[in-house]
Amino acid sequence: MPDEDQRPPERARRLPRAVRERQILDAAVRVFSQHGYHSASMDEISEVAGVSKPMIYTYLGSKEDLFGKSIQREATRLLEAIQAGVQPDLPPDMQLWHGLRSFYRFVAEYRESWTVLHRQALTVGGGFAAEITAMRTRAIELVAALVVAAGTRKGLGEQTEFSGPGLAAALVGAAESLADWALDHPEISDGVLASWLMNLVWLGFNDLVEGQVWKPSE
Amino acid sequence: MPDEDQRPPERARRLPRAVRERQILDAAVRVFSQHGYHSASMDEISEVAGVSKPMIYTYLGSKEDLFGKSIQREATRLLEAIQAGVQPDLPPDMQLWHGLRSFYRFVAEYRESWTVLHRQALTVGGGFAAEITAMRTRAIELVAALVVAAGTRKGLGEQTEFSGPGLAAALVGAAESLADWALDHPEISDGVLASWLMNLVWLGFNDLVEGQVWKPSE
DNA sequence: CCGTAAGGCTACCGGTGAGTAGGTAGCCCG
DNA sequence: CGGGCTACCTACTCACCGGTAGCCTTACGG
Repeated sequence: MPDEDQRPPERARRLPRAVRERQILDAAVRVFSQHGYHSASMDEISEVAGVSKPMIYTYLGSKEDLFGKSIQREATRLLEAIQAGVQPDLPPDMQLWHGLRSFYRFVAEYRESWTVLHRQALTVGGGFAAEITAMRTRAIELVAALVVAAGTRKGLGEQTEFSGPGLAAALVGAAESLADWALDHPEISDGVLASWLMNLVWLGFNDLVEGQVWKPSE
Repeated sequence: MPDEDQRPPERARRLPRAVRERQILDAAVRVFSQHGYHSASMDEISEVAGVSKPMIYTYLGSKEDLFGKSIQREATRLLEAIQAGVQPDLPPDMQLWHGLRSFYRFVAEYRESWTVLHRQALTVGGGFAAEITAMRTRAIELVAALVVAAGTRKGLGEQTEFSGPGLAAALVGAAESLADWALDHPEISDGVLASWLMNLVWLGFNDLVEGQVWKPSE
């Protein structure tokens, strides 16, 4: 029985607003992550979303609004994914370990979310860059707290309070960079990635705490 | 000497082409580093350079050309600055140490060069992103070579050849992230920054080589 | 002092893409 | 069955900005 009911473009489905908004946001994240904010056009987003352009404006507002809402949704996802994996009553190294694993699991699963957060969000002048930077700063401070906690545990409070923030910034950067690297090496599991970082950084940090230092020879 | 005439708008200086090109490139790097590629307008660049827009087109070509030449000049500067500080016959850790110091010295001195290379160059779809990524990959491979060299020196060739590239990616990311952090903390010297990284990463790596590993407790 | 080339400018064009006006089609309820 | 509301679209406007045509101005060699 062939399709007697002709429906030329398969459109006119009249979905509820919430569904459309999700579709539009999905499309926006995908297109923004591929082309970046400026090169992404509302026309392409509307096409990918399977929706006409005015819909985007009536539902989500201007291009900047849309980008902001995309960022916000993905950032929330990332934060929730990490928080879901971490238990705050564990020792610092175990917290870091679990946080890292959750992070790498998230990046592998939501590549586009990660791309748009990490690479594209900074390219828009104005509030978003600030917002993202603030979020990253919070992450660094969190890690710094772990580092300082581990340091004071071992009685080296003052030293780690001086270098802690810098070390935390370095560690976060290392984690991000390794995440990018891992995108091209999907065969490496999140556990391996996290353990690499732990071994690199945490062992070195432990040595530091125990008074061992590297210094230029001669 | 009666040429004490009035020169109303201070213009019409008729400088040689090479000088103008330098002025334009300087202005381009500054504007690109502030606004990014897309948001930067040729009008603003021409204004900052103290030159009219057609000059840019006759001397340096299109906007994309201009961006490419800016990137190229700054990349060359960075590479030369690092190569000037490194001696290839030293042991791996000392090479890394000197490379890092040169890098942080460069970033402190040429903030805008660093910004445009690190943050903005990726935002242009096409050849530049590839070029920059390639350059970064070269840096990672260089570091990976150092890491593997240090590993085989101690008889751990196979292990480091597996994890070396990932570790190098992490280390490069850590260095970059710490560079960004250092922009907000100019009181920290390049020596301190480099030694933080060396202590974090190199000590940890040493431990690894010597068979010590971190692993999740319980 | 004239020719010519190089330095330099003002004033415009045209494409692109964000944002909108105004209309149509399906659904619900009296 | 009709009024009205919501989902949804086509087709447009308009500003901005990359790029250029064409002209003026100074330096200098002969």
